[in-house]
Amino acid sequence: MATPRTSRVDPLTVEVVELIGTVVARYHEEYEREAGQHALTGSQARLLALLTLEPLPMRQIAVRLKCEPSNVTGIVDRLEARGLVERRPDPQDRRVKLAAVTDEGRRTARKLRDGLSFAREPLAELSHEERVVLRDLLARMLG
Amino acid sequence: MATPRTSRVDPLTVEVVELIGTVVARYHEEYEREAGQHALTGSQARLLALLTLEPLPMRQIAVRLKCEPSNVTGIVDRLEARGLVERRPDPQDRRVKLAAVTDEGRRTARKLRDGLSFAREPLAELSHEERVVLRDLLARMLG
DNA sequence: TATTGTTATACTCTATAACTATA
DNA sequence: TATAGTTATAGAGTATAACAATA
Repeated sequence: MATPRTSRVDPLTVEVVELIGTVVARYHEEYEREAGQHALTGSQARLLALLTLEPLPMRQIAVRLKCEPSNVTGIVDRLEARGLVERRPDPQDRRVKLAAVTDEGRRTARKLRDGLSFAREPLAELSHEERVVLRDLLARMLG
Repeated sequence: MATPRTSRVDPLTVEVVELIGTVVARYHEEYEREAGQHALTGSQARLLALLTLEPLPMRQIAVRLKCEPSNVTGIVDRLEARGLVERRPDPQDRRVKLAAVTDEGRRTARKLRDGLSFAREPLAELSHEERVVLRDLLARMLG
């Protein structure tokens, strides 16, 4: 007993896991850095990107961001103070407030997304066929 | 002009980028959740894992964690208060303090690592040959 | 009664600047 | 004087609990 875990997992799997960890770390660093370029925190940038797709009730935002609804109030407050997001009433239910990006917010979101070079450049190293293989492998990994 | 970005990037690349984003999100969620299982924050768990490899000066920790040295004081304080980490003097330089995991900290780090099922289970879906392909593709992506 | 969003509170992480003790 | 670690401070994210407005 007391066998070290690494001896129970084959070296190839360990190597792949570490590579995935590196991808995750690099992706996150770049996202935080790019958000910072626009004076946004990571949470603010994620919410802005989310609202680019469609306006959402505060409650739904909490679900998507996987945080408590009380936190959403502050994040939307700060984005709203900068004119990137606005609160709208929901005609269907007067309890609900919809958060929606403004034109300015949409421009900021687009600039931010275009700045994320990691998402594009490393893939440029791979041929079309290799991307197909990578896509299929990742899709199977994610179930 | 004003061409939407998505029309400048081929759909396959977009798909792969989104898959990577999903991997990143799932990896992070699991890490935070597993850290929480042991009443640790993500930063505390990352530092604990880092110190499992070797004791480090506070200054070096800041570099590895990519944060300011002043933040390290608090994170080490909290881990030390729980007996997972200890500060040791550096015989070479009396200004330096080395942070090192305790036996208890090592046990916690091991349990935490073993709880990270995402890193193993999805790969179980792939054959040995497929893992070789995935490893090579990721390695080329990361340069 | 139940739900939506908010407020109040407390803790952690974060960066900046100033401080101390060594070098 | 330069460096290592800390302290002080302030802003932001997080969870919990309690609250007002609406359903």
